[in-house]
Amino acid sequence: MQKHLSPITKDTKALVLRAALNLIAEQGFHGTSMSKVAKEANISAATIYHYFAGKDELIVELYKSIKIGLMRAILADLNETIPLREQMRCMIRNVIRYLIARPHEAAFIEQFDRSPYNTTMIHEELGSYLQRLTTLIERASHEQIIKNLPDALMETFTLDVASSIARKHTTGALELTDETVEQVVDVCWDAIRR
Amino acid sequence: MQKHLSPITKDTKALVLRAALNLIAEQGFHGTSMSKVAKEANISAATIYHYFAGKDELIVELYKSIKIGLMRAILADLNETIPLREQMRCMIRNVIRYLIARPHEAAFIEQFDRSPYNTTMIHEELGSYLQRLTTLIERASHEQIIKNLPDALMETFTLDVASSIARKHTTGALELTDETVEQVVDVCWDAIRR
Amino acid sequence: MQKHLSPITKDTKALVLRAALNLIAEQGFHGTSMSKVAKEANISAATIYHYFAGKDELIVELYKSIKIGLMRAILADLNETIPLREQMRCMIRNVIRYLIARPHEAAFIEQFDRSPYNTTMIHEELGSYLQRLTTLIERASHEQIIKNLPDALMETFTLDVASSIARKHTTGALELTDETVEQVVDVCWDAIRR
Amino acid sequence: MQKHLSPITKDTKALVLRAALNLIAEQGFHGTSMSKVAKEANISAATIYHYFAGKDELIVELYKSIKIGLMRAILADLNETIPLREQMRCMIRNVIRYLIARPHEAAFIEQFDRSPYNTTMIHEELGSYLQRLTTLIERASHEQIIKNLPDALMETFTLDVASSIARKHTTGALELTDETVEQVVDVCWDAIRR
DNA sequence: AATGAATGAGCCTTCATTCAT
DNA sequence: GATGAATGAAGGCTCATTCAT
Repeated sequence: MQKHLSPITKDTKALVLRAALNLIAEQGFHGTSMSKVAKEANISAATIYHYFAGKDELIVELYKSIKIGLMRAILADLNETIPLREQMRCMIRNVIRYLIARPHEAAFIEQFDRSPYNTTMIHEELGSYLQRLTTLIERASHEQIIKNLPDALMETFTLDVASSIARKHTTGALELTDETVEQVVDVCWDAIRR
Repeated sequence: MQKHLSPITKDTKALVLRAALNLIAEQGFHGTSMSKVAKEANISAATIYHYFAGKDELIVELYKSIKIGLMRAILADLNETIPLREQMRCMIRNVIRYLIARPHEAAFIEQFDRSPYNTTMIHEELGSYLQRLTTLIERASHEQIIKNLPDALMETFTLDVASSIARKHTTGALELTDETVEQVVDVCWDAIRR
Repeated sequence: MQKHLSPITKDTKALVLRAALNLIAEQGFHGTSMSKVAKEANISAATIYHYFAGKDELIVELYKSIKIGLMRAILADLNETIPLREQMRCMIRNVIRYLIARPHEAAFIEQFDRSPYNTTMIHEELGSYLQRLTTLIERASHEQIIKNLPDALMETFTLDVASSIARKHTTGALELTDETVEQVVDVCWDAIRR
Repeated sequence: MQKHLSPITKDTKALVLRAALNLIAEQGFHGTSMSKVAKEANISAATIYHYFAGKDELIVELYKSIKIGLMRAILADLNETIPLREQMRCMIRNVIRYLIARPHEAAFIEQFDRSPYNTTMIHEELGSYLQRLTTLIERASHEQIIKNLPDALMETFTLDVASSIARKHTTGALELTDETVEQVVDVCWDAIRR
């Protein structure tokens, strides 16, 4: 039951997740305490524990929600009628655009993946979201449109490269316009295409 | 300088750096306290402060030393008599091999680069080590051997990709033999070559 | 009063008292929080505050109810027609049996009596229940059946000894059958009899 | 190495133990926080953790030291040349006197024994101190000087009764002079003697 | 009568750091 | 050069309690 009468629906849990995201993206896990998150969300620190069992759970849940959002965005406009080659390029474009538009999400993912929070277990839970992606890649690989590479390498040349680019864009080391994004897509594509 | 008197050189400072590296690589900044570093190095926590002004300085100095080692390794066997194209491929090969052989260094670099410790300032100090690398790339670009891409992008498709691959190798997500490393070099090369 | 309408009388207040008793007996005051009590009673923590002004009141009320139950049990089958000596022994037997049969009550009383919750005030309120007991003892003392000892000492050799025995029985340090209980009664009786 | 030059040797660890003892005796486990202990000992709370791994360890160590002190006191002046009967009475007298003289120790032991801190394990560690006591009792039992009772019951009529009496004395419910103490010894002795 | 949400205060513990020795 | 002792500050978390619904 949402609180009615209020135009601004105050979903405390979402508020906490957002606050944590912003802080971690900018100050890292190390620099983000529960009390800072609470302050950023304008609530008491104790309130966070109504929604999350602890800091770890908060962070893992945040990661999952972000990763799911990313997966959805990648697959969102994947028109299955267009050629496989175009679908692949579209996918790469989507990842880059999505992460560039959401620097905090991008920064958070990068930190999480390289931290001790990252466990195989967590990724297994997200497995179902990867299914369509994997299928797409396998088809492309089978139809000899792309090189026959291990999944992990495919991830490197799509997700990780996009992530790296988004980071460099955010820090100002790399300027990106619509055209240069397309150029980056070309580079990625050259890497994996046959 | 006691190095010449003791057969077992007990360089406390190096001991501390190594301990910090191992711990941060495995437990992250968040999970690595000064006292843990001290315990890992078998010394008192107070002793660390004889060599480093504080935690931040320790970490930054560690980063610099690792990054310098990496740069040196990349350029170490760059024979200037071989064709430029081969020099480029050799460089890529070197990065991947170096990071795969040193998972802790790789993990540390990845974490540091994505953390608030990372400042433009620090990288400027390392600038001189990048010089030769940049020159090489500029020559290749000028001679139309590789695409004309911003430096940042070149970094993505060399250092960052190698880093990503090393990480996947360490976590077990990607098996790598001498042959598959060469395959990866090909993929990287396809990305940037003209 | 809904007791007559519902076959299963759901007396929330009693539920809370029972939950608190079990938890405190097993985990101590220190380990028993209001939220744990609520969870054990399958209600919301806030609900407890409908029945008790606070934690202290809950605990004190619990103590009183248990102590009253104990007193009643002691005096329940005290047949005034039998010899005073037998009445005294019966009393001792009752205490031991009662506490052995209710390890949680026994444990709670022991903890409460030795905690800062224990105030002279509380015992004064229970005074009326002690009346008959005291009278019995005074008569026995006057008739030279038992030694002339201060009330406090009498308590030690009846209530406290029984309590100690019940605890040792519960922890497994002391096996007790109907016969050995009688043996214990003998020991207690030897202590106070003239 | 003790700090020399200072007439008042400041043994921080002992200071902490004493502070914890006083507070727990008066305010219970529940009411005794580490910061209170620190304040009572006039040190920082963090300092406690140099000497104890945590609150539990502090409490258990405190218990052991107190219990050992008690055992030693009981056996201290047990002259083996006097009759066994007198040795037994002496022992009882010692316990009562020791606990009466140290109300905090007495209160602490009572609370600990009835709390979840109390584990069989802890008592096993103290087992060696009980040896001589048990031997004494067994001899008395074998020589038919006392009743043949389980060890647990013997404990009840010596340690626990003394404890109960000390508590009642401390709360003012029972006045005790040298003579009445002897009277109490008589009562205890009547309980166990044959 | 019952509760989900919320919180200020406090708890146990760890941290990075200092300093006398 | 090295360290044991000490600490203020902060960390994550739980507590007893309130209140609108």
